[in-house]
Amino acid sequence: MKECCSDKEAPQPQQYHSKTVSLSNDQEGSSAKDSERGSNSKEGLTFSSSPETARDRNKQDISRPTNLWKSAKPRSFQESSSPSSTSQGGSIPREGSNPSSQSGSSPDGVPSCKSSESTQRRSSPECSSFIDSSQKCCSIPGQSQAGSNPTFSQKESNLNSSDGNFTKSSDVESHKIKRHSWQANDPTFLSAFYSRSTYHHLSTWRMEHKKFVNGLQKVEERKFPGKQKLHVLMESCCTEAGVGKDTKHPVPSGYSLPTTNLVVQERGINCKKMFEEKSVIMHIDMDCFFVAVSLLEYPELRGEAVAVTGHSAAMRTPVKVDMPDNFDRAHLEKKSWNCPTAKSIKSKSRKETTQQTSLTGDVTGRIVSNTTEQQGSNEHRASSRQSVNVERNKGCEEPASNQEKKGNMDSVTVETPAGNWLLFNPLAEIASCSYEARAFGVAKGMLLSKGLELCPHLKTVPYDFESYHRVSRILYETVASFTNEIGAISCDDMFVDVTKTLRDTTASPLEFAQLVQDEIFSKTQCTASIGIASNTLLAKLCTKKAKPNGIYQLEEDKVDEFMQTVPVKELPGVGNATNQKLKNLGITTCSELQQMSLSALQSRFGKKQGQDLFENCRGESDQPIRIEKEQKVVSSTVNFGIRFFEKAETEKFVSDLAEVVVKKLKRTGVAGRTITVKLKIRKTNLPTENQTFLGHGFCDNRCRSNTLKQETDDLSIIQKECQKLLLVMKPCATDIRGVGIQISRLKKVSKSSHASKSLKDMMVKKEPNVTKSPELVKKRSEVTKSSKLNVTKTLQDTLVKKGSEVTKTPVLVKKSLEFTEPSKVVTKTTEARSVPFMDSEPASDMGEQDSVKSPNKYSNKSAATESAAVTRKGGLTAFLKPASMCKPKLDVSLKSSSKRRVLSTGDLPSEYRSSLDPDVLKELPPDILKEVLEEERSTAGKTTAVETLGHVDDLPSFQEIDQASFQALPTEIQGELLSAYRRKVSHMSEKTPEKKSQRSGDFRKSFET
DNA sequence: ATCCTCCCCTAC
DNA sequence: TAAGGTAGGGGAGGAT
Repeated sequence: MKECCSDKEAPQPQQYHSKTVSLSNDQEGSSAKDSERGSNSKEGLTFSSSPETARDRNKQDISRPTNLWKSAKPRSFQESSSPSSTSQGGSIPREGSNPSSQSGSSPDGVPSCKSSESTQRRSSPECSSFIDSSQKCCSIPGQSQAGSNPTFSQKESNLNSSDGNFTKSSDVESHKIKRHSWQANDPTFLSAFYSRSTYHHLSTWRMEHKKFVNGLQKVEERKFPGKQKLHVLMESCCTEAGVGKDTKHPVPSGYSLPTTNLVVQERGINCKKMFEEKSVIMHIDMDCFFVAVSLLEYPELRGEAVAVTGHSAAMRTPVKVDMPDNFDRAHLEKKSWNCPTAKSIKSKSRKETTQQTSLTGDVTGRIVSNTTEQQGSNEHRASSRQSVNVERNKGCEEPASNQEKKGNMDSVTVETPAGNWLLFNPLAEIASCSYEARAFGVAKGMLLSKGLELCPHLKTVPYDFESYHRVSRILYETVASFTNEIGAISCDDMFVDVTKTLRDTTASPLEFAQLVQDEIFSKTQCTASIGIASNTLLAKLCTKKAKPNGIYQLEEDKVDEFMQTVPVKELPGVGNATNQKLKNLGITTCSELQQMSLSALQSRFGKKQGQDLFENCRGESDQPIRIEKEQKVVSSTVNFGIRFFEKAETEKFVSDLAEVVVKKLKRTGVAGRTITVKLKIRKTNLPTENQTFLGHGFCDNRCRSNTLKQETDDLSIIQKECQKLLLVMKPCATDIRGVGIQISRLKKVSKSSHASKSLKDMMVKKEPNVTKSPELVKKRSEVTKSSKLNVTKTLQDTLVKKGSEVTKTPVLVKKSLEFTEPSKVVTKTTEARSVPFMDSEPASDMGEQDSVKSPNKYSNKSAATESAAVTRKGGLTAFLKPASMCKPKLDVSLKSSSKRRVLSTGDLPSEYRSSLDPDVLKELPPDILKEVLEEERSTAGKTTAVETLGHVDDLPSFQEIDQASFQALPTEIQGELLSAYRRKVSHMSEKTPEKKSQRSGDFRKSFET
């Protein structure tokens, strides 16, 4: 989100004139646009329709582009850590997550871990008192624990007064912490916090886009309508006038000229020559993304200085102001605010449009003199201005204490030609602002009061997360219609390797960029800027030059010159700290940085960063566009609103936060080994309350981690570990200002919680009555128990093949769940070597799909999933004799068909027919069928035979294998099986050395025959 | 030499 | 009443 960045992104000189927005003079800007619009507007496919024309074309009818993505609902944590979910173990410590029980006697309940020992060792001397006290107070007020745990009041009285870990009311007073209506101990805190956290949304979307982009590569025979369009355009351009001749798009010097005038064949040769040696990287970045999208709701504010701020600050301008009636009314009518105070303002403003109330005595902010900035387009508003004074609504008034605290920051009144503006929250932060505002020095991160100081006529609009999400998805889809070669950076920002596309379409980079730009605008009504260069570093730097709404291409031979003036702060990896270090060395530009030797840089900045700085300041970078592989960490952090009074509150919060993390883990389809708890502890010798309301202020960071023997996504285990780590850190509850939980060393659990997965699982044919060794049956039943239930009852009823011997009715499934002890399951999950985590289903979308939401849900699974697990685990049973009983089974057979495309039941290869219930398949709509089959295929492709088999001890003897079936397997699967058998042989040999040679001989003999 | 933990920095 | 999250990467220093 570079649009949020800073004032350094203030309007750039015009780079590509037809696309540059006029910043200071609205009149001129519009007339220029008007003339362009008139001459430029064309129908159909054309290169010369710039975003301006597209925008104007669409200005009259700004409709929301269709959302093409499957799940349009933005993710939030609304459902997380609600009071009702505490039965999961979130809020109220229960057996398993209770610090007192965990530190107790159940050795198999707590996964043993060496680093936990070392962690404890490090801080053991101070630890003991904390542990003792924690054992005394593991419950939250008002919740008495079963068993021997004392009640809260008892615990409080038991506390050693010298134990600073448990803050009593006197401590609270001494720390001057006030209970606030909305802070971490509020039960709705987490959900409310996450639903309003901008950065949380950004991060979530980013991961989503990365996933989307990664998924593109995996789709076979994907269609590229955008690329096709480009191809058609190139052909028509070559025979007709062509972009290069378009006088409305003269290319400034320093830019590569589109080669449109060449005939097709020549273009082909030319492009091939151009791009076979070097790559062409594009960086696409939306302009003022938040503002641009928010303004879709407020088109009348386009061209004005606008800032996006928090909800409560935004659109609050009508209070106590003289303002143009029609102007404000439009806003009031448009937005139905959730905030009751805002609603009352709205109704008041209607009632009291003509009432004069003297308010000057209330106004504590400064009055800014008239500006002439808006006299152009706002004249009509001024002429129709009506005196509007709205009495300050009672509901909006703040408690006296708060007013006192903030002093004259309470409100700010600004006088502009458009009226006197009073804002409620001058401390609100500006998340993003338009270029018109940036021209006045307004920047992202600035307080609204400061923004108003710089730009008195600054308008504010609220966040619109849903729209940001929607538009960013459209953006990615649009670019993905041209190519798969996309590197997702953020919701409004991406790299595209266009080398291949240019080669295929014979388009020039500029032509391509123009079409992409137009497509983006026509679909989102928002403008994008594009930088083109030979690597990601340069492309990104070019985008800065292209902004707003332009294209900037850097030729290879201009790189040196280009880099000379680039400030070091703009280099990737140079943030505040590095910039300051460089500043201390007297270095602010790349040309200065180029004077430093590699060794000097490495000695000061470390090996890697030194090397990067050395290369990057010369415009060199080998950073690929797609750096995302597997996700490495999953975390949740809250550093706002954290104010605890008691240790129990801290523990409860950590439990709740663990729940959020676990939901993320499950949604991501991963489990992790290392659990880290991070705390922000307020710095001593500083005022308890910092200036920022409920912010963390100056803090020390502390973290402790623990690595388990095996990956887990089990809530109770993770909660327990977090509580342990909390004990180790021994924080003073009242000093905590931030809490984070991070899970790392991730491993994929299973494909995903995708619906098709469940469908597939439910459709897998029940295992025929094949011979199983008792050990195998036992192991499988353990696997089954440790896997999680994730099935929809009705679907199960519909899809499970009737008459199958392992099918249970939903009622039976439920009953069996009720009798399983979670603690045992935990033990098995962490200990059983043969249990692949892939067998446990991640919760579908934060777990709300779970049909049984209780600790017991981890203890069993439905007949359908059981069947799937058995089939998967027991894949080898397919090769057991007699062959007549054993149709090839899911895993193995699917591998042999992994390259096929299956679209209908009629086309089903025999492998699918044997593993999926054809009756059910027939009933499915084609799209679902396709999804299921593709899911099946991809899952099969990822499961190795060894995983399928579990531990080598589970292997039946090689003689039992049906050789015909074995020979039918793909070579690589045969290889995996054989290697598993080799391991089995050596494993057995270790157990019984005397039989080693004989067994090995047997195996070889069997194999050779 | 390699791994692990803790911590810091960066980007969006 | 403002909503400072999330993931990735790397270095220092200690343990093995």
